[in-house]
Amino acid sequence: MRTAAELELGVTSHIVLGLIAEAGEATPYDLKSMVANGVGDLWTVHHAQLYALAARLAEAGYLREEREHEGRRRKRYSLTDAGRRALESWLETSTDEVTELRDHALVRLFFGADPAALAPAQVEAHRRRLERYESQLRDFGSLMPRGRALALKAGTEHERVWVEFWARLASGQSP
Amino acid sequence: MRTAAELELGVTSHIVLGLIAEAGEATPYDLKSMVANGVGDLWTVHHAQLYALAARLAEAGYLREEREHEGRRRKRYSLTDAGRRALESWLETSTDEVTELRDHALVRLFFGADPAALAPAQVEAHRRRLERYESQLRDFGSLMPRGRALALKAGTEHERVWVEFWARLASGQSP
DNA sequence: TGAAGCATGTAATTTGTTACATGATTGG
DNA sequence: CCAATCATGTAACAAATTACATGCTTCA
Repeated sequence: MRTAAELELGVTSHIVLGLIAEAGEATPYDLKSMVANGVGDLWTVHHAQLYALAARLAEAGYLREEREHEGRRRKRYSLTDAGRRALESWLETSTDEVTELRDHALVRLFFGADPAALAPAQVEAHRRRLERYESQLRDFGSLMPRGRALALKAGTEHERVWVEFWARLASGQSP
Repeated sequence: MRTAAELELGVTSHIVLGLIAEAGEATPYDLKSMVANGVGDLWTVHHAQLYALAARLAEAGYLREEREHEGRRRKRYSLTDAGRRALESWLETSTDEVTELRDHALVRLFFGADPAALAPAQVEAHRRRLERYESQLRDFGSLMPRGRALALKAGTEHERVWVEFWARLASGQSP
């Protein structure tokens, strides 16, 4: 068994730690719903990943694993001290990493795809997402933790840029 | 050997096809430089991946593989008809996929990190990148293919949003 | 009561990442 | 000519994605 110090944790692992910290304890399935609930918009985590990841984190000493007694005897996970420390130190460290756009439609554009062919679906999709973010923010913004609201705020701003970008292309305007 | 029709190609594969289409032919190492030259900002592709990927695409019939005769006898790849068709049909199809932000600093924020701790490095990093994009656009914008310029344009707009976002947080302003 | 669908999970496969290694070139 | 650096590549490992299962509810 690897000790906690040896295993380098990626973003996804920290997401799991973060979610469990909030919930107190959770089964992988719970995690799945929690992801769907918010972070999922920021960073995709497939549900199948969560089982493996939680097991790995437990093995490495970041999570405590216990089996339920009723029903399916599912595994519930909670943070160990090491887990809490790992999460906290992650939250405290700054990063100058800058993520690439990683946008499917934009890569196509890059390689010469016709903007007019891509734009309508993109405008549509981004507009929808923008609306979702805005309404979440409007309806629950004041209730959610600040970080969450900030992330949503960032989300809306980027979506607005996308909508404008593709809308311009849809209407045949230059850059 | 799998036939071309069976293998589902991801974005990274299409990037390889796109780059080879431009160059006519290329070794995996050439691809590496080409990636560094532009798409890399949009979508990371590690150089180690390129060897495996090119081999896989050749095996699947999308690329023709021939060995150089001099020196290291490296493998050079060029598009087959199937490869060209795959690339073209990819370029022609629209997508309503909307990529998540996938931003390291933002996930931290989401989980409660202190904005003031993250903001300075982020402002710095995004500002640098913004400047790079802007100067590329200014200096070569009119020379590059339209799609490339558009991608850069999108990049600068997003970077601007990031800079403003983090700058506000750095100065302690609310959302 | 049985069909639909959500809850819950495992396994296989594919991709991406890191680490390492060696050959070639070149400025000092 | 030698140390540094770039070119070139392979192998091992970790993570993500897809596919497939099966149990549990629920409501027609």
